[in-house]
Parts: sequence; C-alpha cells; structure tokens
Amino acid sequence: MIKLSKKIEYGILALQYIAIHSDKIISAKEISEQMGIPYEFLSKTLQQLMKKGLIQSQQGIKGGYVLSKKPSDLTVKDIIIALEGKASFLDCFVSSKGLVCDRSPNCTIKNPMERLQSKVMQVFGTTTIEEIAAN
Amino acid sequence: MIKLSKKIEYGILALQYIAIHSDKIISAKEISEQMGIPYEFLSKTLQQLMKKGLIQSQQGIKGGYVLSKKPSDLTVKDIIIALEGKASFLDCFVSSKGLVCDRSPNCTIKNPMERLQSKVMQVFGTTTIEEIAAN
DNA sequence: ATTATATCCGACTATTGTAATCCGATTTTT
DNA sequence: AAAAATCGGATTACAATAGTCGGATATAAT
Ligand code: FES
Ligand code: FES
Repeated sequence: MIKLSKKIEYGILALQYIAIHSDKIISAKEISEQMGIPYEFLSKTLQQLMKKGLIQSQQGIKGGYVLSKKPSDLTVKDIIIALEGKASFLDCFVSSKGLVCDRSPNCTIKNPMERLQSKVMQVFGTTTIEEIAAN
Repeated sequence: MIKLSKKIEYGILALQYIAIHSDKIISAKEISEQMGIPYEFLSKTLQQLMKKGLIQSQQGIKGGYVLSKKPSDLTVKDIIIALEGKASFLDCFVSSKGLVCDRSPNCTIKNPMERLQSKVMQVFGTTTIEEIAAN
C-alpha cells in the first residue's frame, strides 16, 4: 500500500529521539518506553542500524546508542537502505545477475520505472533526520 | 521493501499496453498473453480500474477495454489510488476518526512524514502513462 | 437460437513478508 | 558478584499479497 514498514517507522522514531537527546547516550529501553515501541523489535532494529554504521553502540550497564553522523547528514534514504537493503520498486530491479521475470529483456516499463524510482529516492535522500526532528 | 505491488505493476503494464494500442479495443486476454500476466488476476485489476473510471469496458465477444482519459492525463498516482485506495506512508495517516497508535496526538513524526509523503505523491502525480509508454 | 468469447464478481487458497517474541550469551559499570 | 545494557539466532504469529476457482452475465457472429 505504498507504506513504510514498522521497522523503518521505528528506525526513524529512534534516530530522531537519539538526535534530539544527543547530549547523552540513549538506551533501547528508554526509546522503547518513551516512543511506545516493542523493546525486542526495536533492539533488533538498532543493532541493524549499528551494523550499517548509522549509530554507534556502547555495551554494559551504562550503555546505549549515539549517532555516527550529524543529523543533517543522515537521510531517510540512508535508513531505508540500512534496514531493507537497496530499495527497488520492481522485483526485476534487484537482480544483478540474469532475468527475474519473463518480460525482461524486452520490458516496456523497466526504464520509465527506474527513472520514477530514482526520483522518489531523491526525495528520500534529501529528507534529513535534522529536518524531521525540527518538525 | 518500498516496492510497488504486483497489482500496481500489472495495472501500469496494462494501461500502457492499452494506451499504445489505442486504435482498437483491447481484451484482458490479449494483455495477459502479451505481457505475461496471470489472466484471472489481471481481470480483477482491470475491473477495479474500470470501477474507478480509469478505463471503460465493453462486454461480449468483441469486448475489451479502452482508456477513459488521454494517456497524458493519466498518472501513476491515479493508478495507485484506484488500486489501493488513498496511499499512506504510516498507518496513522489513514484514520480520519480517532487515534490509531498511542503516539498520537503527541506524535513527533506525523507532520514531517506527511510532508515527505506529499512530496513523493507529487512525483507519482507528475508521471503519466504517456511518459511511460514513450519509454 | 445457439455458440463462442468476452467481461463481471464473490469466495477461496496459497504464499510471502512483516511484526513480534523467546531465550540465552556477552559486555561493562557499580 | 550483581545489575543493566547490548548482541544475535531461532521461532512464532499475523497480515497482506498474489493467485485461483466457479459461475453469472453480456454481446456479436454464425
Ligand atoms: S517487469 Fe520485469 S523486467 Fe520489467
Ligand atoms: S506514528 Fe502514529 S501518530 Fe505518529
């Protein structure tokens, strides 16, 4: 339904929260409670964002997360790609090797759809966490 | 994964096909065979597009479909809305009555996400079938 | 009239992807 | 040593997508 997954929604909420409280290190528990996000699911999401380098983690009793980049350098596109891999409107776009669907290689929508997708990704790529945090 | 549903993919393929062969009336079977789309599923999709007024149908042995509007007036946004109802990035956006999630009404991402969505919809709204058919 | 070919439409099933949970291990401060 | 946090694999629950089935109706050609 052209909607963002909960994972991405939670990711944006969490990064926004961390960005706003950038003076201290933020635990998954705090975000979970403050934002009303299932703890376990959020933890997984934060770990994934960490693995992709968007945030840095500190383990142990005083642990938590901080941003790796400035909020103004962190875009929604970064988050989407970190959490769901390369975004692609059509399945066919994913395959780097061989054909996925029988329409290819004589596909009549591949080019126009790729152009459309790149326009949309440009929108995501120019929307930053800073902008979102500012409301 | 920020991807378009098969329904929308098929809808675009079908409308593009009808637009290109606008000199004659096109049956679901022809589109199904030429584009490699499951017939039953495509039929449903075309009926839905018909109900929403994007195409007109002709029943009977020489029946089929023609576009209601010029390809230059038919956008991807039209197709998405016809096939999936009002698009919305977050579940919260759908509800016109009451609260869907416990974050509302003090939600910190509602406004920025709505702005983001409207930008994306603008991209969809300015991409026409004519443009897609031209490749 | 009959037949062939088309749209129409509800109900159903199968498959996939999302969302969430469970459980245990590791790390680090107190 | 204990408490509080991250880490991470495996599993389950649920929902949405994708596709199918069976039959009804409409229309044109024979
Ligand atoms: S739809 Fe598969 S290659 Fe275009
Ligand atoms: S996330 Fe539900 S109102 Fe914002």
